[in-house]
Parts: sequence; C-alpha cells; structure tokens
Amino acid sequence: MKPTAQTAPKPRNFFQDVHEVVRLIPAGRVSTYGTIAHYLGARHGARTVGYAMMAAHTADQYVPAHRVVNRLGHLTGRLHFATPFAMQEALEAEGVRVEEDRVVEFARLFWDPGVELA
DNA sequence: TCGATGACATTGC
DNA sequence: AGCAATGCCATCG
Repeated sequence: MKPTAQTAPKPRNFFQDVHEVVRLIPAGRVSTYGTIAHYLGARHGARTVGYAMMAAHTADQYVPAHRVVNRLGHLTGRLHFATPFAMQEALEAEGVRVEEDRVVEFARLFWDPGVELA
C-alpha cells in the first residue's frame, strides 16, 4: 500500500479535494473556508482550505476561488486575484451583490456542500 | 534539505 | 464579553 510513497506521481492531496469541492459551487452561490474544511472532515483546520485556494492557481483545472469567502462573507482573498476587483466583478457577474468588500445576503447565498450535495 | 509562510476558524481565559 | 494564541497542509526560497 504505502511502502514509501516518496515517488507518488499524484497523491490525493488535501488541496486537490478542496479544489474539487470549490468547483462544485454553482454560479451565484458562495461558500466559506470553514464549511469546506468541515465537509472534508474539519481535521485540517480551516486555514489549510484557504491555502488551497491560493494553490488553486497551481491547480490543473480552473477553481472559482471568487466564490469562496471567509466566514464573515468578506472577500478576504480579493487581493490575491489578477486585480483586486476581479473577485468582486466575478461575483457580481454571477448575480452576487458585493458591497464594501462584503457579500450582500451572504447567509442566503451561502452554499453548503454537506447539505446541497446531500 | 530545512525553515518560514500563507485566502481562516475555534477555543481558552 | 472581548482579546489573544494556536492548529493545520502544502508550497516556496
């Protein structure tokens, strides 16, 4: 099974799982780091999920990181996009209203993988 | 190869 | 009730 997975070509990293879950987020909806972490087991700490978003830039597939915000609905990672407005514009383009770097009606647009995918 | 960093969340006092 | 510190995985230099 795993005598020495040192030469593993593609170990199922936690990041890969996060990227997949984020990809499942429908347009016009938003999710949070803690929720995704909890959906994956909540044993990694919410932080790791946020790092996965940054690593999304290195993912083979496109990851709608603009649909992922912190627990307060704040666009924390907007500064990590191509432009600090790319995230807000992307959300508004999908019908999500953003004011003061915060998602309006965030609680209503909230998308829980453990519930919606149930 | 080793050390430090990095898009949050939760608990404790 | 509010403030502070810690935990976590992976990638970068």
